[in-house]
Amino acid sequence: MRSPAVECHSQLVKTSEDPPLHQRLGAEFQRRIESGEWPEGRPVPSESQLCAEFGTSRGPVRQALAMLRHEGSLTGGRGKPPVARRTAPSQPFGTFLSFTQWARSIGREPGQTTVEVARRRASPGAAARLGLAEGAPVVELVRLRLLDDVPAMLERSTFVHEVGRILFDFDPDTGSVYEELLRRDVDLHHARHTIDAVAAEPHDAELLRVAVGDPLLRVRRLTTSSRGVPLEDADDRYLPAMATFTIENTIEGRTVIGRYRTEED
Amino acid sequence: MRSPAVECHSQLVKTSEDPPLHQRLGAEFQRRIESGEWPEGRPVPSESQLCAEFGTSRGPVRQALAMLRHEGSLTGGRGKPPVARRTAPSQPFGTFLSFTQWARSIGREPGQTTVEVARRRASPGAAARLGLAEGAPVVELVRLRLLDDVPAMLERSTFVHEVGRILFDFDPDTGSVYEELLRRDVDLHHARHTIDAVAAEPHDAELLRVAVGDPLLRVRRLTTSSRGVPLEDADDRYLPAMATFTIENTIEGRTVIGRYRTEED
DNA sequence: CGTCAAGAGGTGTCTATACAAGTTACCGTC
DNA sequence: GACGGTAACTTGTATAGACACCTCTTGACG
Repeated sequence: MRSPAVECHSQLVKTSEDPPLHQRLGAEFQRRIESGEWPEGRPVPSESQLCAEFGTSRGPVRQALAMLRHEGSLTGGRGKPPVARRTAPSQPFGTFLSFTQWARSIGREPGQTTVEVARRRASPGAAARLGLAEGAPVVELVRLRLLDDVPAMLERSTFVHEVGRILFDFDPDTGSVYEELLRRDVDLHHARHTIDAVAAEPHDAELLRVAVGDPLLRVRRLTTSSRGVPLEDADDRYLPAMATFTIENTIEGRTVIGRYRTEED
Repeated sequence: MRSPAVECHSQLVKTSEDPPLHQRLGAEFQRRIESGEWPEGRPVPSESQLCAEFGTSRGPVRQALAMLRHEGSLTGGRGKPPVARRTAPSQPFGTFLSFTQWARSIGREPGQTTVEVARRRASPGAAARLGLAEGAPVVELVRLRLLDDVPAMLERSTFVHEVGRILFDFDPDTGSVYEELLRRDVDLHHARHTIDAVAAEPHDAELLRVAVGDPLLRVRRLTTSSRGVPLEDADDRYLPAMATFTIENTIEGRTVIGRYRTEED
């Protein structure tokens, strides 16, 4: 079994044997676009040229190109050689989920002061969204999130007990809860964010240092496991002057999202 | 030429000859998932069964399945037969862009009263976003949008003159501006939406029938052509009680977006 | 000098085959 | 009855070839 290698053609990547060919090709092509080796707006080598360069058949090459095309890094069509296009990448899951990762990604220093972390019985609304019986034990975490030491967002999270109990072993003032949960192999996989606007309630106003009734950007978030089991129900209220959300979409169906610091006018 | 048909194998779809096979298969598979013919959570027929049913090779079948997998309607992996999963589909470009299409898609009757449509010189901000010289001629459209005859959103759009002049041939009270622009072959291709919250100004408050200072959900939109030329700069202000935006994302990078009517609590 | 036709080269689509790698079910053994 | 191994089936990956359709260039012709 397992004749150790073929070790002939294929000239560039082929570091180990592990990742499948079309993935290696995709990564290599993406590198070439991002590095400018394939300049933006200029046609990239044809499929047959790429086949020749890497010593493969058309299948893997087309699979890799299709991946990039789906991400919007390549355009082109029948008869026309594909053209490279640098695009603002969608914020990856972690950055979009984690305030800490987001703040760092825009070059700001995240901070937080924990208002409370408590084990209590689920409120009717949270219980319904989390799929729990009313009154089931949950862990609630309320934190004021800071951007360069300025209040930016008030976060109210409700975790199912199995996940929330991890928080008692962890000081929520020191860093990212999400990174800690992922380190503990919690299966955070899917999140649904619902965005609207609310008026600041007295408690919000006091912590965010605004007047009662001032508009806040609210993001309610339901985070679930890969099997669809709800793990967290959150209500984040942002100062509109500190953060905005963006959605970009095209007629072809590509969609990218991002969260950005509000640019001063 | 054009030997009229082959009319042998392939039993179900095959209406005409126009759309390519893998697209027909993809549409058929999607229909089966949405109709419940392939129940959610249950494994769907194997690739070889599908090949036999439609009399094709594995290529098109796999291409169709890959499409659905990318949209999140199918899960599965090596060795495991794929499993159907109904998901809230991402709103297509048109529905996300057009208030009229959106309203119809949620079963409400859209309406509008045009506050003004005017040709004037671009304001500094709009000129900068549209890439025009300050003072260049533009067309401004202000409409109050209704959902079942109730005010829901105040729309302020600024169109570059070349696009905006179409509006003078068209009564914005009668229907969708976007559908009209698309009919006129305007190349609306890409849109960037920036979401935040603002307090209602006196003019907003009067038209939307709320108090001055009440929170509104603001969506600023820059629509561009497929070559990146800005065509429209808009500022939509929603009553938070009437609409919310949702973003769903997963750790694998899939993202879908939607705009929904706020559910009553 | 403009216009149309032919050709070369490109991608899109489809078929057929082969093997690798994972999952599941079954069956014999202990 | 529990355990382990095998066999069948599934999807993932890759190759090779064929043809349709589109684009762009080139060259001949008017």
